[in-house]
Amino acid sequence: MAGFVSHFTNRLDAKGRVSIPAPFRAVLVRDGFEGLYCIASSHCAAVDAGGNELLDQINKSSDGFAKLSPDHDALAIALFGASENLRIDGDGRMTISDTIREHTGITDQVTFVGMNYKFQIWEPEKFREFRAEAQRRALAMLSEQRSASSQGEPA
Amino acid sequence: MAGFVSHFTNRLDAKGRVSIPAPFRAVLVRDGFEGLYCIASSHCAAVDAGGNELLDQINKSSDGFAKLSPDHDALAIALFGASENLRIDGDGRMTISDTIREHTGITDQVTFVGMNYKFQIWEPEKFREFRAEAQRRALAMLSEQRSASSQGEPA
DNA sequence: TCAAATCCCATGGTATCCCATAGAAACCCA
DNA sequence: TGGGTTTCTATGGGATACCATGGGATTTGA
Repeated sequence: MAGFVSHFTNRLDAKGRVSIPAPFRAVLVRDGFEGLYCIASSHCAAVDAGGNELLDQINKSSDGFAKLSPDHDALAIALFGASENLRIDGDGRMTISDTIREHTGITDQVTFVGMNYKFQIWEPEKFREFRAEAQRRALAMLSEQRSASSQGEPA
Repeated sequence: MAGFVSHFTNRLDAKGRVSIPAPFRAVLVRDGFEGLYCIASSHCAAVDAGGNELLDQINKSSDGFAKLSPDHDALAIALFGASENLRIDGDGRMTISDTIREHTGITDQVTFVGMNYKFQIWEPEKFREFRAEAQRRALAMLSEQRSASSQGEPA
C-alpha cells in the first residue's frame, strides 16, 4: 500500500488555513479516517499527522499498560492530551492551531514531509536544517556499516 | 474509532457552570451515555469523566475480586462512593460540584484533557505541572518498551 | 418561602462552508 | 509532435453556522 511520499511547501492564508498536498489527501481518503489526526513529535519540532494507521500505532504503544493505572494515565496524557483531531474542509485545507504553531514555530509557510504511514508538518527553514543533519547522520551510519560488515568495497 | 483527544481550558461562570468542549460532547453522544460519569482519580488531583466506555473499564478493574467478597464490597464502596453522575444542560455545560472542587482545587478555570476512552478534569496550573512529569515518564516508558522488543525479550 | 438548580435566550468571536480565480498540469486530437 | 482545451490544485474572500459565555426567568426541593 503506497503511503505518504515526497514533500511540499504551501502557504498559510490570513485565516491560518493551508492546503494539504493533494497526493496526501488521496492517501487519507484511502485510509478512511475522518479528518486528520495530529500529535506533536516528542523529539523534534514537528507534528506527526495521519489517519487510522497513525492512530493504530499510537494505540499500540499504550495497550501494554492496564487502563486506570498511574502508568497508563501518564502515557495517555502525554499521547492523547498532546493530540488533536483536526478537520479537513471541502477544499482540502486544515487550520494550523495555536498548539501546532507553538511546537513547530510555523508562521506563514508549512512544509509537509511524507513518511509512508504518516507525514510530518514543519516550519520550512527548520525542516531544511533537520534534513541536512539527518543526511549527515545517515551517511555516517552507512559508512560505519560498510566498514564493519565487509572490509571490502561496497557494491 | 477516535475517542477523547486534545485538551481545552474553559472558564467557570458565576453559577459554577462550565462548557464541556464540543469535540468531547460529540464523543459522548456517540458513546450513548446519558449525562457524564465522574469519579475522582485515586492517584492524582484530577477527576476522571466519560460515558459507558469509562464505566466498562471501572467494572473490569473490579472483576478480579469475587462478588459478595469483602474485597469486592470495599472496592465497590470506594469506587461508587467517589462517583457522581452529572447531567449536561441544553447548552452542553456541566456544574462543578463541591466534591470535584475539593479534589481538584478548581476555582475559576477548568482544563479538560482527552485520554481516548475517558477525559480528565484539572485545575489548569496543576495540569501543567502534572503533564511535564507525565511526558518525562512517557518517554522513559516508551524507550524501555522499544529496547525490550528490539532485544527480543519474552513478552 | 427562600435558595439552588434548571431552562431559555442573547451575543461576540471564531471556525466552517461555499464560491471565485489564476496558474499549472494533464489530456486530446489532429 | 504540437497546439489548444480541459481538469485539477492552491489560494483568496464573503457569508453562515457554531461555540463558549453571560444573564434573566422559571421550576424544584428543602
